Amino acid sequence: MSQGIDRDQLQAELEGRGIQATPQRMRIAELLFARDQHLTAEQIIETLAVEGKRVSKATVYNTLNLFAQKGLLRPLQVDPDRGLFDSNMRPHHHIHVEDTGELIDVPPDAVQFAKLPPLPPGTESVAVDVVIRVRRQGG
Amino acid sequence: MSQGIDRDQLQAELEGRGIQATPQRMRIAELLFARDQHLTAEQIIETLAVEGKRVSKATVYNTLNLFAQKGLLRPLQVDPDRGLFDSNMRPHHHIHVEDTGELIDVPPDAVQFAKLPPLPPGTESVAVDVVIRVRRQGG
DNA sequence: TTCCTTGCAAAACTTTTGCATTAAA
DNA sequence: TTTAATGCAAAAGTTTTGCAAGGAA
Repeated sequence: MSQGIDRDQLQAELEGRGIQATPQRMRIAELLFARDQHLTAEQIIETLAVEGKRVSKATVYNTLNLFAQKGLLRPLQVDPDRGLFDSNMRPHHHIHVEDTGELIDVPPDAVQFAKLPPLPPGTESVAVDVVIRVRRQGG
Repeated sequence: MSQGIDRDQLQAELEGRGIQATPQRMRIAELLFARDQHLTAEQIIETLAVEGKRVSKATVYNTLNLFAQKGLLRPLQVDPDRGLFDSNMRPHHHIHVEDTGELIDVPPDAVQFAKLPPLPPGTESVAVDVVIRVRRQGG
């Protein structure tokens, strides 16, 4: 009943990107990359605390920012109150259920474009993010 | 050289939505709806202050939230540090220039879908928001 | 008079920073 | 031994709230 994560592979992944695989960073990475998910910094701090793996707030934020900068995580701005980090770096989209705040992943091939606008001169596309905002019917 | 806004029409718009058209709210509305734009609360406070129309921080936030709730404004989460309010309620999309933070409007017909995913059962679509993230070439 | 709005200051939150301590290369 | 990471507390920044005073219905 392990979390289904290969520790050695994870460590190699971090080090391959020039990230020192400290115990704290490994704990955070194991939690994040157990599956595709969207987590807040606070959720990570609390989950680790419950598991008895205390990591300081500063280190969690430092680590999340570091992971994002190194291309392991994608910061999301959906919740107006706090930032989310998406552990799924493959291209994909989202459905946002406004009533509950729930954020559902949409596989990339479920959205196809017939037309996209020209980009501003001198710029190149990084990604096209689609958020389908929904609410409960008759809400 | 007026801002091209019809004060009476604006007042009618507010009152039609059950919003009391106080002087402060009118000042904020005139600024916001002069044209399609994305503004932060701080920008509004500062712009009004420069024009000699002081409105307290609390009132600006109250008013923006009220306008958003009444369907006059759309809150945007693009900048990780602060919220934006979009004075253009017509459906449209955005290009986000990551280097500069600039947010460019894209007319709705410039984006067309060949395919969209099924919605979760019991939900209805509110909007489909597309953000095209770009960066300066070779940045 | 009664309800709603405003303004100020303080509070609540999230995220960042300074700095001493500890661990890793 | 030199550099990098951690933890704590404090700071910084945005948004909200409590409450007294003022204005509108």
